Amino acid sequence: MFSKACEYGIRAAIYIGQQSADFGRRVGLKDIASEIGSPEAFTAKVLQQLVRERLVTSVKGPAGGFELTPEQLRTVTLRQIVVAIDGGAMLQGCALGLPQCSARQPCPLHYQFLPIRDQLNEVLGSHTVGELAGKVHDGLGFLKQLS
Amino acid sequence: MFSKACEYGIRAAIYIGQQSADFGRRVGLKDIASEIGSPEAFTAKVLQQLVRERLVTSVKGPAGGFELTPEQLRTVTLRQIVVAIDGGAMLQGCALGLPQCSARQPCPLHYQFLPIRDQLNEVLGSHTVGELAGKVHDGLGFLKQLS
DNA sequence: CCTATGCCGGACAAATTTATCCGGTAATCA
DNA sequence: TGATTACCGGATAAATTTGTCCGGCATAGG
Repeated sequence: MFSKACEYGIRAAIYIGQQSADFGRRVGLKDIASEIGSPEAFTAKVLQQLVRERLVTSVKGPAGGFELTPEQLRTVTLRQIVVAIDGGAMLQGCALGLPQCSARQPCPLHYQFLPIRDQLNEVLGSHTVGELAGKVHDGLGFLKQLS
Repeated sequence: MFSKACEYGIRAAIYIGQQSADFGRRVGLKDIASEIGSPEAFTAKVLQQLVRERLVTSVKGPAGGFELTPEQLRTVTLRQIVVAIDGGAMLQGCALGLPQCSARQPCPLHYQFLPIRDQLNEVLGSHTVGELAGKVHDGLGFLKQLS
């Protein structure tokens, strides 16, 4: 469905969001990677992408780390994260990979996939990172297995 | 969404199906690759997988090639093709890649993605290759751009 | 039986994705 | 100012996916 990079990016963003919202504290890379079960250096690359797109905030130096501002918690959607990392192909392109697929010249699956794609866009676009962080806070969502 | 291999596999299967259903004729690799716009040798690998799974039939020698039997046209679903090539991860696994994701321990997106995954399974499982080949025959679906 | 056709199968190569390493730089604090 | 912390960025490597090549094998037709 999503690339590994994107999976890590989403999980990291939600974890950062949860820590920002619940404790107002920044989290370091080591902490993030250990909490979401991802390779540290690779996660750093992914987070850099999100920082460049202003979807996550980073602060260098002692007591630094990653955080989500209140505005980011409120406005950044999952869709923005997915697009920043994986691009829009999965959210727009043809299911069979045809470059010219459209209503005028649809692939045999075109109309069958329209509602699926719509729903995917709806789900990704209508949930903010802050909202999902809330689920984790409430124990309604997990980012790694219970030990 | 799907891997390249899977895209080629689906397109090839539909094309083979259309030729089998409409003209009762086998099609060679060269023909298939040219008609669906895919690399020939790579398409061969993908088709071999489908033949091994008995989703497509192949015949060697002169006048040989690939075909879909009437039974295959009637019973082989898109879902079987996708599973044969890409495996079931996209149709079953967690959207965030968590190995332990389940109702007991859901990821923050678990319930949001359930309907999407259900619909995907529904669409893939309820359309046979023969049905989609019919669309192509009726001019309601295309496998490559008009020139 | 011989030959041509066309799929099968393994080895190989290129491209992309995933993952690691390390020096640089910014920020904090003494 | 010096030292420590922690993200940044480029280079590199491993793994997977995508793509190619070629000899082998089965089949049809003469």
